[in-house]
Amino acid sequence: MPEPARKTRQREAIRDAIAAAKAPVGPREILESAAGGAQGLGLATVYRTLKLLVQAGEILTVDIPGESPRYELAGKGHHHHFLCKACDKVYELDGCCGHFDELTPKGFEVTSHDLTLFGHCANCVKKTRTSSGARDSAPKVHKHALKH
Amino acid sequence: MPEPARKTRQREAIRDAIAAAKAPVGPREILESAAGGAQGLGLATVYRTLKLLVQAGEILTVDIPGESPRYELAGKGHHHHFLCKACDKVYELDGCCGHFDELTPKGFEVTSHDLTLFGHCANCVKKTRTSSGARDSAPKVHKHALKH
DNA sequence: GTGGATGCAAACTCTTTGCACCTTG
DNA sequence: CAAGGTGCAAAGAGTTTGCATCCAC
Repeated sequence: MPEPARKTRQREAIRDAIAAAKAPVGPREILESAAGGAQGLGLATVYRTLKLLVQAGEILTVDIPGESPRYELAGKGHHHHFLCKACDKVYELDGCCGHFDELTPKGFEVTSHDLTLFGHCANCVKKTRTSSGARDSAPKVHKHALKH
Repeated sequence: MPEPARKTRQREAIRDAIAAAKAPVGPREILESAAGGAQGLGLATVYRTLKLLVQAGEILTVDIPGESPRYELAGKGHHHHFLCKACDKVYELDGCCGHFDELTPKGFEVTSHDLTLFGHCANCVKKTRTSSGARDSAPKVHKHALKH
């Protein structure tokens, strides 16, 4: 049987990078931010470690429609996320309006759910109002997202 | 100025394929299902047309965490989706528990949201209960999803 | 006839995997 | 020193783009 999880420089660095971030981070950012703790760190290792940490329940996948996955520390309690369409930043939201069972067809069993709010964060709302009546600062085109 | 949208065999076929589907469909499925109306149809055309239709507001992107995007006809009214973790099928849910503003920090403006429910559909619940006490029929591993 | 639309293949991004080498316990 | 971990490069899946050809208007 596979004795689980060895403790290595790179794993520490990756976990730390995620813990240090104030918002969910993607593999690329993790690589860069963890480079300090582990020079020569490879992207493949980041992915492998992320998979391990998710399976171990230490981190959670934050999957926002139209974006590639980010990761955050587990154990912060149930919450959801807000994506600012202007600056592309992700914010954590407290709480959850969770009576979804009402929406669920008979015979179905709901085991989990995922909620994301989109809009403009306080910063961007302010900016938009100050700088001329300009609409959305930029059209914001996502590479893979055909999202409207 | 670009006179918008020409009417072609392939566009008809693609729109029809989406309209005919009872659940949101992905580019690959659309290609196959639209092949009847347009032989020789290329995947690139499907993608290009999807982008057009989304921009035109005729279809919507259905982005389910851990899955690649699917598309559905617009104009069905506000609703969300349910993904069965056992059979991987997507179902439409009526309604929406929509008082998200309570969760939103001051100064933020919410313009849209996205909700997905996960669990087991009636069919799969039945199967699980009938065939031995077996848990989830299969561990269900998604290619890209590190999701737990 | 002309500009938009299409097909094909090449290019890109994100993620996973194979393999030889290194490291932890 | 053995099993597991790492780096690099190659392989894959999904999506986009360049370009020559085609076709709707």
